[in-house]
Amino acid sequence: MKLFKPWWTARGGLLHLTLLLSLAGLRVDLDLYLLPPPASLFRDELLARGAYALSPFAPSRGSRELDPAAPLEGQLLREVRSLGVPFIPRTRVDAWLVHSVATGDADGAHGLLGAAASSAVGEGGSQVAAGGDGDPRAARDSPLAGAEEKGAAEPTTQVRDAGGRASQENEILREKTEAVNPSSKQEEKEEGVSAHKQSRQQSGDNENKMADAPGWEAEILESRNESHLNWADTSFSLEDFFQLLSSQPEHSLEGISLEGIPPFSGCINEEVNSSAHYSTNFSHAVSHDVNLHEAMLCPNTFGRDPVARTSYTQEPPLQLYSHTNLEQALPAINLTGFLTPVINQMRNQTNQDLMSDLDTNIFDEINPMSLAIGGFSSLEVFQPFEEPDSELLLNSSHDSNSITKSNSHSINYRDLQPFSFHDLEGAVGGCYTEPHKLCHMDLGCQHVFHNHTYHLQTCAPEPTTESLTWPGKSQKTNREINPDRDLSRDEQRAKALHIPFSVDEIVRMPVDNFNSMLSRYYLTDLQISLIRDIRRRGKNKVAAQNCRKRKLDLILNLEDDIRNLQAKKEALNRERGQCNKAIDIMKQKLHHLYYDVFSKLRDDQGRPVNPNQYALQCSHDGTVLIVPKDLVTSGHRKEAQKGKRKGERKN
DNA sequence: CGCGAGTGTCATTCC
DNA sequence: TTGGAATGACACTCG
Repeated sequence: MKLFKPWWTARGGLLHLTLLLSLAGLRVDLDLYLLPPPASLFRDELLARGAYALSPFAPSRGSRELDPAAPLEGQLLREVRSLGVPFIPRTRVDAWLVHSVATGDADGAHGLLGAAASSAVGEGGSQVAAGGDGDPRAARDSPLAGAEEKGAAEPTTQVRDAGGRASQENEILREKTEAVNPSSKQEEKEEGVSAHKQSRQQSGDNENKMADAPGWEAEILESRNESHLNWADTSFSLEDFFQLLSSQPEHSLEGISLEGIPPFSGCINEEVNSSAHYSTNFSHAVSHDVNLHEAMLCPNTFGRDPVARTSYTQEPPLQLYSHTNLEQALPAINLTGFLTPVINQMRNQTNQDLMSDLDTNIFDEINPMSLAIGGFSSLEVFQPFEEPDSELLLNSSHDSNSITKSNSHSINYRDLQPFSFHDLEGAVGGCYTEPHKLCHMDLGCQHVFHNHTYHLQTCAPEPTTESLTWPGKSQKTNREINPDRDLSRDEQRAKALHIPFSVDEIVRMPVDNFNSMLSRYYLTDLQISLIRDIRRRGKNKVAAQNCRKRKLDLILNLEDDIRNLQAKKEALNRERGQCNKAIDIMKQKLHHLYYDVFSKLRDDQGRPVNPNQYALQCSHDGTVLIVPKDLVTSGHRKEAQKGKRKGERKN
């Protein structure tokens, strides 16, 4: 297997890798589409057009996987896997095989999916196979491309061979898969296995032989002028493809013309599209020997590598259709995380210089794209696709050698929260929250890249159902079991059920946005119930905190009041003491004045008046009379008696 | 080990 | 009717 010039495009959250492969003497245009799900918008469309879900985690809502036991599908699956499609077995990417068979007609509608394929492919890939004018902007205007701008499209794997029994082939495959007859299925299975063995043996031989044919690539170019098997007008089914795969002689490409295959287009600069540049660039493509894996791991270093760089100085830089708008640009895609397993797998499988032609421009694109994600390290961004949790949750049909485990990093989980409910009833397949989708909510985009409380510890085991049991008395046990101590219980539950929103978001979101959010995503009843519980508990938690704060404030205020009243009481007591002292002083003064007055009084005979026998009495007109005390006391008694009588009369 | 403060949660009431 | 605030009660954690 030879890998020719690959290139990346990225647009509207869609990551598109176009590979030109030669496989067992056949040219295969392989378009890999990676998207951050939710891909729900296009799942139905793809389903309606017969696309196959390659992802083992996506067999929901009517989609189905390719049946490895079915001869054609199994073979197809194995072949695609053998091509190094890394995300099929291990990740939650909702990988789709749009098994289009390119007719090569110039109108861009071709393949098993017909026009759907071309539209689903969007830019770049469809044009490569279609022999279009090479203008990527044309494909960008396709229906799906337009929808991709909205941020929802299917990660699509498209394998093209030549020919055009598209929908027919599709129907055949579908019927075979959906056949209920176990015996016939078993026969198909056996046939498929044997056929596969044959094809693998043959293709392996072919690969080895191709490796021994250094001038082989040039023959591709030369064969452009031959038309024994013209991509443009040859009907070529998928079965034909695999038949060829298992039977093509070593130099079968002599019989294959590349005529009708458009020049590399889409993301390559316009000048490349000219026929003159076509062969030149193609030659360049096959002559490069680039270790993509290392380059991916150290893109900057690679970019400075003069040896590697010189090969590409003639190449126009690849055009990256990345949007500067963060709402649309690659929210959850990491080229490094994605490509690393690709390279590893290709290395493992071929031991050839499969990656002999990889443009450094790829890496030039990757970094800005990773940067465009806005603070995510590239490895972090893709981490959810391979997080350990998924392995626990998913009944993996993993190929043991399919993927090299990528580095584990703690990630900002919120924006990349896996949306795969494969492990739940009514699972909807691998989906990822679209940050830009969230941006459409009133929350605003500022929430998207916030740091949130999902501190994933990659070695942390997935919360089991035990940890999903309600807290209460098992709380302590859960804490001991679960090393994810940073996560609250609700966060752990949300993580376990792959709730695509953060707890904080769920709690703080206005009720209208909350309801619209629930209706906008495919959520199971369990998830909705959990989300509502999380919201209720979160609200109540805040309410309890406020309540306690108020209570505390109330207590503090009461304590202040007590202190103030005590201080006021003390002040009043002091004031009363001062008043009593003043009264005593006044009494003393009055006493002294009284005796002073009597000492100066004389009776008719000139003798001093005895104050013990007489008293001073003030009349109403202000005159002062000297009255004997007996009269004063009797007068007081009479007045008192009068007062008593008056009171008795009133009663 | 007991205690108290702090916290989360549930049930209930009220708006 | 629904969402949510308020709050008492209970259980749990932690120092």
